[in-house]
Amino acid sequence: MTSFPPSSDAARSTPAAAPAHQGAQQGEPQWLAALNPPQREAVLTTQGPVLMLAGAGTGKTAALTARLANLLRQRLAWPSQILCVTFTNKAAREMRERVGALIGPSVEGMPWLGTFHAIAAKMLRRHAELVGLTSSFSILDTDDQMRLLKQLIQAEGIDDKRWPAKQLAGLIDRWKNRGLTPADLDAGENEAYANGRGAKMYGLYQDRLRTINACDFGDLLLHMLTIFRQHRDVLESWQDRFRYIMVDEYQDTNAVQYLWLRLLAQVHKNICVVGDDDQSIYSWRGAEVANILRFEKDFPGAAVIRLEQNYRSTPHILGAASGLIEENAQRLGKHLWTERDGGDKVRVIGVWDGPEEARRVGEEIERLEREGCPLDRVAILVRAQFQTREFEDRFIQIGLAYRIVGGFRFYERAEIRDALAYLRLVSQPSDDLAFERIYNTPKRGLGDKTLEKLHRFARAHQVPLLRAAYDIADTDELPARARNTILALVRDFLRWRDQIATLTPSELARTILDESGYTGALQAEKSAEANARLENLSELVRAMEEYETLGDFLEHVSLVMDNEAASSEEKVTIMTIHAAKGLEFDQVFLPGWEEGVFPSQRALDEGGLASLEEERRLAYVAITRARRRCTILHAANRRIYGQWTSAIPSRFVEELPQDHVESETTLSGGASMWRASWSEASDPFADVARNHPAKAQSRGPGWQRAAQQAYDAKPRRMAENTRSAASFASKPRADIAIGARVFHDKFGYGVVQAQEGNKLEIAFETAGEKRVLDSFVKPA
DNA sequence: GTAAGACTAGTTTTT
DNA sequence: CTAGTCTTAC
Repeated sequence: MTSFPPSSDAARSTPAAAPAHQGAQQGEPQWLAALNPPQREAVLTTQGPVLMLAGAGTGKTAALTARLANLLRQRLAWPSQILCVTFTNKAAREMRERVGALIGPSVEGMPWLGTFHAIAAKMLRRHAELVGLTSSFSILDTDDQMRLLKQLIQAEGIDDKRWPAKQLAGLIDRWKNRGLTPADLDAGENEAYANGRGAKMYGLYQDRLRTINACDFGDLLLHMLTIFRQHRDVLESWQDRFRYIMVDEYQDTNAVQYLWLRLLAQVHKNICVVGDDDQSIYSWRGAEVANILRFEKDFPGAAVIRLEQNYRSTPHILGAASGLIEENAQRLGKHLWTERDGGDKVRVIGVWDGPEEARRVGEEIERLEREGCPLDRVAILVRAQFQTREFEDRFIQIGLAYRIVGGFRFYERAEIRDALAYLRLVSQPSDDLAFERIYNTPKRGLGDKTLEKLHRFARAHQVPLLRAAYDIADTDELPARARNTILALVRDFLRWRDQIATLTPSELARTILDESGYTGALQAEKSAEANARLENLSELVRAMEEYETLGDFLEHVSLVMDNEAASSEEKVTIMTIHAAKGLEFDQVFLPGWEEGVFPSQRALDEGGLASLEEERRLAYVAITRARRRCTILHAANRRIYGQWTSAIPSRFVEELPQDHVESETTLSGGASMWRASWSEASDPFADVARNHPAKAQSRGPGWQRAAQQAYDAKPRRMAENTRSAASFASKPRADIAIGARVFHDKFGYGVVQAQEGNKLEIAFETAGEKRVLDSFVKPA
């Protein structure tokens, strides 16, 4: 455990990873010998329940992987008899790779290593008919789900302004996470939507899903749970199969996942869960820390193993993080320690405002770069997505390479969804949502009127829309033109459906995209955006080449395919703390540690103490991502929703143990000034805008203005320095206009899309759309 | 059937 | 402030 290659802690190789298969004959394999005592115990305690409490950076993945490898090596079970669940595809993939490195290709035969959802889907395909589906059911994404709910809400005559689909979707999701079917809802839950129509809407939604032979994500687990409960024989066969069960990130399991696991583990009781209550940051999406807290009660006699030796961070980073998390009451308690010594204290920097914060971080990173630190070892971790903007703006100005993680995933793009809708409909003609999505995409001149008639016809005859489209052509319901268009479309589908057997999935996709006119329409557009879409589509077709059947592919795309933009270029990573869980970086910057931002106001308002503790765990996760140095920043002024607001440093800043922290402020008066001037509740100017350009002309009584000016005397110079370059010279350059081709040192050639003052929006040929200052480009 | 204008909400996110 | 959705007018 001495080498620290970049990026992810799961990617950090065990010392044993390289010379793996030295064989059982010569005694212990090296990968086992290299573990520390508790890790080793976790690996060798194969029988009975095991709770592994693994603090941040303690080699949890190494232990889990070794455990899996050991089970196989000892022949305690066949690969197909081990259930190994993770939350994300990434974690599953890494586990598979690492076990593969340890024991060779027999992992290939581990069919039950995967995410909860992927595994549940695989099971559900075998038993679909028990919940009224067929094994080719579609898996809906949130977009489909929302459209379906909107239709139902409208049909029920509910005011969707007052009771938005989004809210109902949220409720249904929460119910499913808790393992509740429509019949299980009590009066209180029922009241939660549209004055007591919650259960009814939930029921209607489930009915509708069944008729279009579809599932949402929550159903995958809930349906399996229902099946387990209602069909003993099915449950028993699965219980019997899984001799060993392993669960990663157990603190993130929700109620259904918990119940599902508990049922499955009932027979062999060889369940090993790994988690860290201090890193539970997903309660808002149904995770229940209680699951890990009560594991010993659920599985009496469980071995509890604590991994506390940290291999990632310096003592100061660890000390700061530990001190902070100790403020939480609800925890099992762990004491992280490290053999490393030295290293810098955690820095806390106070700045005037958001732009200065970004500027400061930019400077620090440029310095690191000069010192030879690769940019991909540097990360900026934020509480909320909106904070990324400030950094993006600044980094564009100074030409610092960055990447923002999060946002749209590959399969969330419109063109990919359209393509998938075609494929779904081919494979599953009753998928009405897919039909609605594509029946007029590309434009065929079919509108709402036609769709409405189709719907009416379909309902009257109890058939799916595609079938209705076919049948309606025999009637005079539609005008000749629409009738012909729609008949042609249905014929296309019939033809494509015949080709499923003869073409490979990717050939079929190409054919469909071609013959439907989809690619044609995009080619006709000739815009940069259309080109990007075409490119995405070819990528999709390329990705499909790996799959044998269309069904395989569709399963993967909805459950497994994620969009890790594997850019080899060295870039600073900007992402949310949530997204950073499980990763590590040499240098970590944590901006925005202000009351209201972090901890977030909303968490404070809505969830009380429990939420505050979760925010604190989030802070703990953030700090423990750092290997070498961690820099926390807070600004005195921040613009939120266009309003300048003054802010006081986060309570978390004060909770950091002093011995592990060094403070610095760019405001005059030193660190003490912060407390003196901002944290007093009685500060008469607490809500007065302080000397910011945006509010230079303060109103209010004269005495207040005078006092404010006195107060402002020193910070003013700061504030002027920190104004972004953009606000000085904002005259547009005469030699550049919209449509002009320009050259940028970092991004290369591009075409100007928009010009606003001295800011340009440019579609670069390779780098995509960016906002840049005109002083950084020259006409090409 | 599309385009511009009004309106509104506005943490964290995986599957 | 701003992006995304919904409405309304051609």
